[in-house]
Amino acid sequence: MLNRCARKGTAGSNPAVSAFNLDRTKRQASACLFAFRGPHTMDEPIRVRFAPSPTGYLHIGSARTALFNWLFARKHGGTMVLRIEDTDKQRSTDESTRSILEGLEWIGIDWDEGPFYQSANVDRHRGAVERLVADGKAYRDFTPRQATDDRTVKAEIADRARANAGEKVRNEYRDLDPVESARRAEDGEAFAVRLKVPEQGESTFVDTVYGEQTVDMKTIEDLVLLKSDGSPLYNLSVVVDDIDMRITHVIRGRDHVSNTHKQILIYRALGAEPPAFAHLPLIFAPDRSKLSKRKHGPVVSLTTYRDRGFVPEAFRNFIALLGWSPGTDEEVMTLESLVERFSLEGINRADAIFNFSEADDRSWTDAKGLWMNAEYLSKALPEERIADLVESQLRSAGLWSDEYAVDGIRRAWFRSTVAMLRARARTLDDFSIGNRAFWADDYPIDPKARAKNLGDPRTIELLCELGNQFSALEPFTLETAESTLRAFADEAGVKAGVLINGSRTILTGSPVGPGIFEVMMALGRERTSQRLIRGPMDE
RNA sequence: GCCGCUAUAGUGUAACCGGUUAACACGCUGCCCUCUCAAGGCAGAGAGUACGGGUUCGAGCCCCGUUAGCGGUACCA
Repeated sequence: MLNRCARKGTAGSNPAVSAFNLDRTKRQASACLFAFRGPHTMDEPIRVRFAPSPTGYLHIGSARTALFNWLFARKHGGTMVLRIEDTDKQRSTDESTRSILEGLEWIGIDWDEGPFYQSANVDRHRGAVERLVADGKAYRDFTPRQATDDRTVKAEIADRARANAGEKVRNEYRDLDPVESARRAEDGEAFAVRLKVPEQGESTFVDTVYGEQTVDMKTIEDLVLLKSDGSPLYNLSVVVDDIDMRITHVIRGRDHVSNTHKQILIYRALGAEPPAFAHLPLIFAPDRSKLSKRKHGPVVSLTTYRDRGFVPEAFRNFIALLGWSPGTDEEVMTLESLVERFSLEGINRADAIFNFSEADDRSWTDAKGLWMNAEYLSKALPEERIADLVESQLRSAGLWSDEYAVDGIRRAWFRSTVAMLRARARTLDDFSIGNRAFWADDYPIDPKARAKNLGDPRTIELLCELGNQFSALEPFTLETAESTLRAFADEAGVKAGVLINGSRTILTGSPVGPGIFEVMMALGRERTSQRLIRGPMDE
């Protein structure tokens, strides 16, 4: 299937091509004779693009495609272009565009040119079609348009193909006399424009990820370039824009591989050299179906992660590992390291599964993603960054105090409390929800913790008394608090653990958390003793 | 139906030119810490590389076939 004879020869000295091909030495396909090698000349810089269609929020798969394009551009000093493919006016919305832009910004992907809106280029697209017709490379098809029902297209395609027994049907207008064709158009007869696909031979290109791709021309029908209402179709628009924007490398989902053959035909018909192509494996849901907004809901949307306390660095790191690996055991990597290590060679060909379970709230999204987030929160990020993230988290939860921002004792307290809490944090929500008791006096008490640790009324009485002792304790330190509690437990004839767990429940409302004396120090003597004296709040 | 792609523990990925008992991480289980834990430490289970042939002294890596999944097959993008 693959052989290695070809690679050194094809890479040549072209920097753009080299960057692309050398990445993939081990998988470089053979058949260099017939494969195009990209349009690059010696000095042509790398230009990539991310081209989402604004029909919804930014999807995990799209975010990954954007990321890979971005990493590739950054690694090779190339240019990243953002193009919004809004030609489908029915489905495109400004809101989606905004949401996509926001998503990219959140995850830290920027672009050097754009955003360009594809709808602004329809004249160019039509112009290209006119040229193709004039050159005899495309023709007018006067067949009346058949209504297509979006729901059943898949089934219809299969049925039609079956009916044709896999044979390509020759369009009756393909060889219509050009004069006759022009006359009928003049007369106002509606027509679509189709590309004249060669009837013989094969279409071949070398995909940087998947290797040589060959298909018989017979399997490609004369594709429509322009609808009968005059609007250009996707494959045409993409090619015209990519030519205009001088895109050198197209990195996108592998659901486009068969489009690639068609697009290359268009490039050639237009007299342009196609760029290099690298297709990415898809991302599936646990049931092995394509991850989709409609079917799987918010779990596929980037904004969900932002809203549920993910750190963008962590999420970016996590999706970078979906279908790509640096080839080493490294997993937690800085952006710089990601850029440095990224290569198309490291892209896997098998589709990746994004694991999550709607049933279990603790694994509402992929466990590894959650783990990655916890890694960033607890260790990978510098203290400064964590402080900023927690600040905005607390602000939106209405728990922020401006005293934390100015130099002084409150700020120091804020920083040390965050440092204590980050070890156990999985999401930013843990700071505002799970650890509310550190920022506010009204916090809920976990019913299970209450039942387990405060079930005995005597415990509550003892804790109240302990609170009194704490209020007079001087100094109030880790050591004195611990010895006081332990001595008090001895006197009362209960195990220290009973008072410790009871304290934690009253002080934080939670059954888990940092060591109790650290918690007490963070809360300070006042709040510690008052909360113990007051006892558990009623809900 | 036709065309194409893919196949390594539950998941994400390793395994240089074929060469020890197929590695790492997540998750899972257990133990320890005993002041809890969703934290930390330690240990463990879990694949013989989809299946069947072939080549070879030797195959997860090469060849052939089968199966399954997926993508495409549209006047959608």
